[in-house]
Amino acid sequence: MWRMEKAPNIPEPFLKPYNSKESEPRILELWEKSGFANPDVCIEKGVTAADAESYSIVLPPPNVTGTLHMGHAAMLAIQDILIRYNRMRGKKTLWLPGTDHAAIATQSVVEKDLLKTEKKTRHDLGRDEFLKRVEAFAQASHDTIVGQVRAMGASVDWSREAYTLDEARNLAVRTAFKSMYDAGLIYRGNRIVNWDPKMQTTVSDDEIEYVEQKDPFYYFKYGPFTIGTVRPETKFGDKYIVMHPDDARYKEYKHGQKLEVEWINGKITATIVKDEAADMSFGSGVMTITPAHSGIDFDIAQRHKLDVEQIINERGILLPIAGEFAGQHIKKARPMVLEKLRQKGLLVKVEGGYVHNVATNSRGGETIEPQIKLQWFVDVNKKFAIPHSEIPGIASGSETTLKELMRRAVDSGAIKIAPDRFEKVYYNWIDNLRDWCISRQIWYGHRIPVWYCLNCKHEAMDAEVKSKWFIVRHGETEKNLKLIYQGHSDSPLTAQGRIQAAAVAERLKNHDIGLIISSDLGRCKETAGIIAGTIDAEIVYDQELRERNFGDAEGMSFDEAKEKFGSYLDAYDETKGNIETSKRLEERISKAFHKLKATHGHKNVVIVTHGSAIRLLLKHLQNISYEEARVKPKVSNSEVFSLDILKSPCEKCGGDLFEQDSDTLDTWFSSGLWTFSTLGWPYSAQSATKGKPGPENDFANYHPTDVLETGYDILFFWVARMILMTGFCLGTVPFRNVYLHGLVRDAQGRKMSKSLGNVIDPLTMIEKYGADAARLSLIVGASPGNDVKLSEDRVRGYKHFANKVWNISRFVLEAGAGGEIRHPMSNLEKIDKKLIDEAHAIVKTVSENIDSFRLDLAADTIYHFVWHRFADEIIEESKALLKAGGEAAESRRHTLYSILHTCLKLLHPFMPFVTEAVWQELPKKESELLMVAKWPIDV
RNA sequence: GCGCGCUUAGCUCAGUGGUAGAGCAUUGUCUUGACGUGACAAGGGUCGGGGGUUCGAUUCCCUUAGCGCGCACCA
Repeated sequence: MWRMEKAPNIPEPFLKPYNSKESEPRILELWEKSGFANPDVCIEKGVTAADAESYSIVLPPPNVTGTLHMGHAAMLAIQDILIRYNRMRGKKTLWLPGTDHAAIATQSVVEKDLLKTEKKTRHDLGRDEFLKRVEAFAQASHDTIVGQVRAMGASVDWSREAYTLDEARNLAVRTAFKSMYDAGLIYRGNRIVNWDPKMQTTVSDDEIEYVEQKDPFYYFKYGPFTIGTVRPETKFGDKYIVMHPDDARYKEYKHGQKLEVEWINGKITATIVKDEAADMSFGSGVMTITPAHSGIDFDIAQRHKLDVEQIINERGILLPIAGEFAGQHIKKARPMVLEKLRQKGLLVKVEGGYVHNVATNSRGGETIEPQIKLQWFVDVNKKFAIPHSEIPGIASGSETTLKELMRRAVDSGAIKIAPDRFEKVYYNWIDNLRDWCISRQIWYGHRIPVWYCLNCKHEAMDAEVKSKWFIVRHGETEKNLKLIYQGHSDSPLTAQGRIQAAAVAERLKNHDIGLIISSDLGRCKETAGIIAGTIDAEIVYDQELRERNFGDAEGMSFDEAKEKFGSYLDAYDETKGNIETSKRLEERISKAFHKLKATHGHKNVVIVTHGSAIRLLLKHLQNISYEEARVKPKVSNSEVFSLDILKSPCEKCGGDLFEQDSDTLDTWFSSGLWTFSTLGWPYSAQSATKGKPGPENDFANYHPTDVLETGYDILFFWVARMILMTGFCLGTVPFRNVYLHGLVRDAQGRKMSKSLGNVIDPLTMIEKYGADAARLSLIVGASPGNDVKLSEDRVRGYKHFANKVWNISRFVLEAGAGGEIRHPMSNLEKIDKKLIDEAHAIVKTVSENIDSFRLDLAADTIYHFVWHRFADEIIEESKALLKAGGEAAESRRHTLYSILHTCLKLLHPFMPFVTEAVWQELPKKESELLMVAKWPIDV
């Protein structure tokens, strides 16, 4: 029972059991007000010496895809322990927080929600509007995450918070991209990539998850051979028969030999290819290949310079090569193809239950279809001269590769990975690493900083945009609807046309439009007026922007005009009657455009004009033939074409009109820069001065960081890529230590997932048992690199411990030590000296354990000492002594107080809230906040 | 197929070349200057199996089984 009578010397809060819910917000406020998470403040207030050794960690940025889970909580707990411990040891300590835009993951969450709630796709909204939705979602996630990080008691320096997609990080991305491009390590090429037909984007090798699937395995007659496959629907174009050169069964066939075989859509000529990729022991030992849709087959094709033909398009639809099956989705085509082969007598047999691995996108679960596509890659094997290197074994100015850089950073000992078995895993990954595809066809992310000259297609890297010009077709008119030529005649916008115009305005309103220039025909005027209503820019009219003058054809329906004027309407430079030729229109519109650009090129401009006008203008600007322009899709109502006017003109042709690559970068490209892009690279990296305070000097003070702490599951995704990027950009390592923690699982060892309903929410645990308990439950028993099985019981257990700490403190304070630790300890009883020595021995053990990342052992040691030694034995034995009074009691009082002091400090990194709450009640304290008290190592 | 782990008390896990530890759980006792979110005490394991090195192995080596993970392959 709680004794409610007030004992002497007892601060009021101790009259009640420890209440985490009440004290945590209060303590959090104290910390945040103090600003001590910011090392500059610590120096300013004299807590840390200006020349102290630094200690830094950058927080692995949580994805803004929702809320934090227990894995994040573990990460925060571990890092906060390291940070608080080092801060208390007097180091200049920085823990830099941030969040990750997580490109595909975030976009996919928003797309799913959009489809579910509004039945719309991202294309229905358009790039700008869709991005606005994603940003709103990301912002909301960010705010939730920040709240959770704070609730955990994580002493991060919010003043330095970063986002992987903010301006500073964008500059870092562009800078890194350009220098890698200049070094020849980033290239654009047609290679086989992992294509997600649902999300319509490439996916990197590491983002693929193989899912076991059982399917029937079919054997078909292919000429004199029998071939096996799970996917007959991909085999239309198979015209190479691959067999192992040593396969005795087929030695009569020679490499390059041709033979005619009956196949799905009739006879084809097949060629024998001898290649060691064929596995003699698998199936018949003979296979046909589909190079456009299989990595291995593609490699074979490359080796032997074979034809590569696309069979399936980007949406998983069969192409014309499939004959009667063209236009079918592959999933539907399989049974049909099978049936045809059966009817042709080519099906030999079917084996059921063939187990194979199907590649899926780990970010959305859709089956991956390999495709050959023009994409951007990072070449990991290409040699380049590294200007500056601090990595042992790689000399400045020497030739190296990214792979070598990654390997050396670890095998030289510059980076130590704990637990060390992961070093082997890391090398294994490097050995199998292929070029990294970095371009994604999604919208949320860093745009690829490459512009293509409209005129000559030359690439410009990381250019500066002077202004953006948007060329817009007017909204739908009544005559558009009726398919009537308007030309210089006119008709009002339809209701739909007005909606379209308003949608354009919405899309453009964040682009700081300085001027709207419109054709002076009514439909454009009306469109421009609607746009101006939202974006508030001046409108000028220019009659040179008018539509093609269709002369006598005006007012006629398309069919009627075609009958009367036939091919003249479509011709480039021929006319009949008073119809303006396309050539004339092109000359007129382009002349007008260049004139406008000369006057208004410095501001962002919207041009509202007409379908044919836009088409011919683009033909002119893109410097393409009329024939090429004609096959491009027609310009639809309210369609927007955006062009960038660059500050420096094209190196090749001098033009200044460019189009930026529409793709975005793999999210790991920007996360790879995280350890230094957050510390001021590149803008203040050069001028940063070691020893000077302030964020502008962070790069010199805190890079390389001390520890990168994260789950072992993202060793490849992220850790390896940071090593790559830092090695290349800086010639150094991003961190000296990698500490990998295990994954948090449920009590049965299963992964926590929504569908299993076994998710334990950190906030709920904090609410019920306190942040200290939640933290400890993730630390004790969690040995490095091993998964933690978490149950609510465990968390509850540590709540009891928090209360124990509270009560020990209450007892010691009640004993009335007066708040002073006796210095020197010389006049203490012998036994008391021994007790104090014992506590110091514990400090040593705990410090060593933390230094070697054995937080589990450290926590266990303190737990055991505090509860079973200090409380159960030392305090119990002291009771009689204190009662007896005299010198011995006096000496013991000081001893108890001293040990309590030590325990609070030792416990603080692990349980910051209770310990700080107790500290606040101490009658005299060495520092206002325990957070910045001195670690007792030299007490 | 290649590689990496794990197997110790009912559960979750530490640990060490000298015949084993913690937390939780279980059982019993206890209102003693804080704490029943407590204290004291008890029960419970021949450290997966086999072999080797050693005076001695749970700890080192080999082998075997089960479980888990990573990578590659999968026509």
